[in-house]
Amino acid sequence: MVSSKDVAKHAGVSQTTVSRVLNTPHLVKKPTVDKVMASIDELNYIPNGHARSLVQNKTNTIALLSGPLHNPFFVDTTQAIVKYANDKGYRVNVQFVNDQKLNEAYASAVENKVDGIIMSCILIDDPIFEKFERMDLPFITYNRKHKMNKHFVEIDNFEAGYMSAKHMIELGHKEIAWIGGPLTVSTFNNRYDGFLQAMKDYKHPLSEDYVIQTDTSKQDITKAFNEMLTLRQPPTAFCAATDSIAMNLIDDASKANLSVPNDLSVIGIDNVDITSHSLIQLTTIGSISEQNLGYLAIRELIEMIENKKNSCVKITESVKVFNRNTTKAFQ
Amino acid sequence: MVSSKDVAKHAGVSQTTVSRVLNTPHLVKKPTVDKVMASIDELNYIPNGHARSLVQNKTNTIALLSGPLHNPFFVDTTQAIVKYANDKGYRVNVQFVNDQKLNEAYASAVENKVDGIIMSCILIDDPIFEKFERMDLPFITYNRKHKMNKHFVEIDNFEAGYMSAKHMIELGHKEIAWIGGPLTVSTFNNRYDGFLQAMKDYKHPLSEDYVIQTDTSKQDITKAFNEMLTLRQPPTAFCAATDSIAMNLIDDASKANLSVPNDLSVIGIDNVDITSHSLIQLTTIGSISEQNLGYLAIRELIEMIENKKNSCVKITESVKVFNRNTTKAFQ
DNA sequence: TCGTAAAATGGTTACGTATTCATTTAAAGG
DNA sequence: CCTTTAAATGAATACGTAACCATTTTACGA
Repeated sequence: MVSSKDVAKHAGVSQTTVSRVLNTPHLVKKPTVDKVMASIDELNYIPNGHARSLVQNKTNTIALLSGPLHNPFFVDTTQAIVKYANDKGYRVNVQFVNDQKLNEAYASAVENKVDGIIMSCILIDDPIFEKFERMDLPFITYNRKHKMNKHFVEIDNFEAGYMSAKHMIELGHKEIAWIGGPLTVSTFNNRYDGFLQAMKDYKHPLSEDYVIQTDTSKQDITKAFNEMLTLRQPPTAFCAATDSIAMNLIDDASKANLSVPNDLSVIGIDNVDITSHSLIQLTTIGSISEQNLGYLAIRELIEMIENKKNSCVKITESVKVFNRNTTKAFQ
Repeated sequence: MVSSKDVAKHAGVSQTTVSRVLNTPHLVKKPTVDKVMASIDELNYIPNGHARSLVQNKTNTIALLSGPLHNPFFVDTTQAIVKYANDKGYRVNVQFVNDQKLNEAYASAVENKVDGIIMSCILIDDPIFEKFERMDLPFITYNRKHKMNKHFVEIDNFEAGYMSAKHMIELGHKEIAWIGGPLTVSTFNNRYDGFLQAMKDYKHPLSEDYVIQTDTSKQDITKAFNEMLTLRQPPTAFCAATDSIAMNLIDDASKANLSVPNDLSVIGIDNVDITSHSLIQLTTIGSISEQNLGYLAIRELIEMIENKKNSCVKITESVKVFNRNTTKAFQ
């Protein structure tokens, strides 16, 4: 391994000068710079980032703790986050974390001395939030948020759930189902609350049988869907807590020989990129902003890192309905 | 920042002992281990990975140079790669690289002293390949390969292109188009060669107008598609070099009020996960293996890293047709 | 009880860089 | 030509860990 000392010897200067050539060349005479650069080229020298990090306590690395990519929401956000961070000169350590492994991922991030952490996976009540606050480590959550109500970028989840139910009610559906995820997660919790509020405001009856909180796995959603089909009066409209769930439901419907939207209507939330594909055309609720939550969050995080502002980010984007082809008036 | 020295002082032992407690606890007496662990907990000590990497010359980090996630192929592979690597205890530095920025990404990976590099983006003729070989750094390419014909995991691209054309010919199509990517890339090159060979073997005439090599961007594909539509005799069948291109073509067709497969047939290559969704049902050519190329590649890479085998990985997976709903007999 | 081997622990150093401080060299001003 | 100041360079050190070698403590058999 060729080090800056080797370069120094080769160029007949001190290691200090080599370091200066790379970091503050204006403090070095032109001929010296040339000499050193020539040696660097000749020896194929590449500085050791770990040694630098050790002394500078700065790594130019960000940890991304994302959900899995089979959820298209995380496809959009991961792409946006990695691209933006790379453009700004940061490396990104990506991990696809489930809630159980968050602690491990956290330790790994700290051990690696990352400059900041951007993550989706946090529970409303997560005790790890305090750990983050105690560390003097910039971090932000996107999509989900913690009960402390700080350091987050989200959409207006309550309003999204509300609009979702309202949409189905206004289409004349009577049997409206909710397929959500664990209520320990802010997104699911608030979206469901919005859904309930709309049902209440519109005096729409809601049977317990029509509400299922899944663990968001494909199998669990399929199970939930098939259970609903066995009801005496199966739902004609499905409000899915996320586009990912909605797309799974549509797949399940197809396998049960049911046509969407003719036999049943499905609406999602998130407006992920793929839903606008001509083959999908999922009706959904999403942010009015062009930028996805990952982009907004990484922008804020890097701002925090570089300007040391301990600004308390709290961003909630407004939402609207994207009316496409998976919902239809009843009858 | 609390260091192992602080822990040592707090526990009344030497720094060496602290290090031993964490790495080789069987060499330390039980009471001492307990004492040190207590101090570690109390002080919230987390070891500094950079300092460790510096002395051990091992980072437990892998660099992934992937294509962008709006290509669903990279969604599948990125998910598989990151998951497998994490399970094996490696962090993954993800970068979405275009061919121009490969050199930068390479430097960043070396600077960061990663244990290995897994990448998709390499040109047949890429001079960077030699750099990699000169470095004593395990690396592997998936999907694409270099002309040196080493360190790769791919599908049988020639056969895939061949089957693609054969499929359309056997369905009775006369005007068969090829929409591919730059021939400087092994995948596109070999798939196109296979396509040509099938046309030749079946004595099927092929007009130059029916062949376009795009830069695989959405706009460029749309442009190519619309140009084909203006031909005196537009194609009735489109062989797309990738599923990503195929899905874009279908979107374009829809926007041109053309129905797939009624007005035109489209076949892809790769068999990415999403193509089997009931809403998509893309006919495509893909590996006979359950595991995707990313998985196969990361498995090999980690094997190389851990067993120091400089084994020359050369894996070419056989392919088959996945006959779904986007192709149909002519007339 | 002693001697010897094994177990347990500690002192010191290397890893490769940036930084601080000291020194030399060049430039400028009278 | 000498003095003062700025520019350019070098020597020494810190960062936090693992590894190497040395030393102390313990266990065990005679």
